[in-house]
This record gives sequence, structure tokens and C-alpha cells, in this order.
Amino acid sequence: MGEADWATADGSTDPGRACPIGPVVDLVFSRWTTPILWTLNEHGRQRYVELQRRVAAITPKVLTQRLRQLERDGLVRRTYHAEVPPRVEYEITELGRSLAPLFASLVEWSAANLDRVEQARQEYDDTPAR
Amino acid sequence: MGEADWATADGSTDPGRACPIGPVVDLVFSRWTTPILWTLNEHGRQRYVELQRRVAAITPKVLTQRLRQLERDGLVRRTYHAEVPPRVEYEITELGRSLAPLFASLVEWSAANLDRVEQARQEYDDTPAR
DNA sequence: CAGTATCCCTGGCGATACTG
DNA sequence: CAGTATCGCCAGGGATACTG
Repeated sequence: MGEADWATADGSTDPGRACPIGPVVDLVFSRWTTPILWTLNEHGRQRYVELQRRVAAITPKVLTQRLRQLERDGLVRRTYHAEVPPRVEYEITELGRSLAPLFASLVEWSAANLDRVEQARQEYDDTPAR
Repeated sequence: MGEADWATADGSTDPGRACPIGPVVDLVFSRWTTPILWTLNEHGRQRYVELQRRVAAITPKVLTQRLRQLERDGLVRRTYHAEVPPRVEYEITELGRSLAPLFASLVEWSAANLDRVEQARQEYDDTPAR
């Protein structure tokens, strides 16, 4: 909570993402990654098709893209079983699981404050002088 | 942490965002909102131009868009002073400030684990059999 | 100063079809 | 089953210029 923590090591401001949580936000909160991680964390090791069913509305292309990215980032582990038919299982890694408390905090915050947000929107929309 | 918390109240799965933190992610972690909230939280009440300078590389159009959205969501308060030249100040609200612990957790997680992510990427990229 | 207004452009996503 | 491959789109963002 320092006064100038948003400055980078070399003293210059980081253009674009002038805050220290930029990287982790890109990592965890980019599109589709949160539902995927959530599902993996909640339902344990799963096959590709199970994921596709649980993370509704995601197309196979995008699901694969995100899974590859998560695997590369070390948050998800992919296990290929050379059988017929082939079986691939995905599971969350220890590193991925370390995000669970964070997710829990997010859930807590939502439960406590999301209605306030909705209320604020209502008031904003109901104000004619804008 | 129930077994089927990703199901909505009516028993159906929520298409697209099959996890309970979907809404708060959209609210807080959509593009540009995190650096804006961070800056507002770190440097207190500021004028439009100060924000524009601190959140580097953001264009005025987008900055205004995001500020309006944050105002509507009740996370930011806008104060217009009818002077010449006009002066507008933005500050984080109590509701917005309630996100601070969350941000702090994110910073902590980054400090503890971001190097592991980088390491995982290195290993992934250095593996030829892919 | 604090924004609008306009135009443009891209990359991410969706849909669909196909394969080892 | 577990993905690729290809195509098309369009919302969101960037650049630039202008205004009360």
C-alpha cells in the first residue's frame, strides 16, 4: 500500500497497465479462464467433453485455446491417455488451486455488495439530468 | 464451496459464465477498470487529466467510457465544479474501496507465484514434443 | 479543462465443417 | 473422443479532430 507502488523498478510508469496487478489480471481474469478454472476446481479432474458441457456455450476451438494457455501458465495439467478412443483429462494444478482463496473472496464480496451495485445502477439510470 | 454452486437458482446452468464470480469479474476486471480503480485508490481524488496521465496510454474516449461505467456501478463518484475553466474530480466510493483487500490479495498472490508462472511457461516452451 | 464526435481497424470470438 | 481448420464478423478500442 505504498505511495508509488505503481511505478516499475526502473522508476518509469508502466504504460497501459499502471498498476501492479496487471499481470495477474491478464492471467486469471481473461475471457473464459475463470469459468474453466472454477469448474476444474469444483469438479476435479475431468475430460474435455465434460468441460465443454459444464462451461456452457464455449466452442471447442476456444476451449482448447484457453486450456493450452492455462497449461502453459502452469495452472492446469493435461494428461493424455493413448487409448481407443483417446482419453484426455484436465485437472487443476497446485498453483491453480492456490487461487481458490482469491475466488472465495470474490464470492464473498459478490454476496455482500452486488446488490449495492445493482441499486447504484438503478439510481443512475433513474436520474434524468445527465 | 458446495457441489453444484455453479447452477443458477432455477436449476439450469448459466450459459457462458458457469461460475458464480462471473458478474464481479465483469464488474471489476474488464479492460482498463483495474488500473483506473487502482490509481483512484492509491492517489485519492483526482481530476480527469491526472487520471489520464497516470493511466498511461488510455485515450480520452475510453477513459470517459470506463469512468461513466464505474460511476454507474457505484464504484466511483464524479464531482463537477462549474468554474472557468471547468473542474471535474473523480474519487473512489466506499463501495469501490471495499475492493481494496481483494486487490491486496492479488498483489500478494503475484509476489508469491508469478515467478512460478514464468517458470512454467519456460518449461512449456522448451518442450519440443508438442 | 473535460470531454464529444468520427472514422477506422483488428483480433478475438462464434459458427461450421472436418480428422486422427 | 478430442480436437484442427477455415471463414467471417463485429464490438471494442485506437487515432485524430473538434467543442462548451
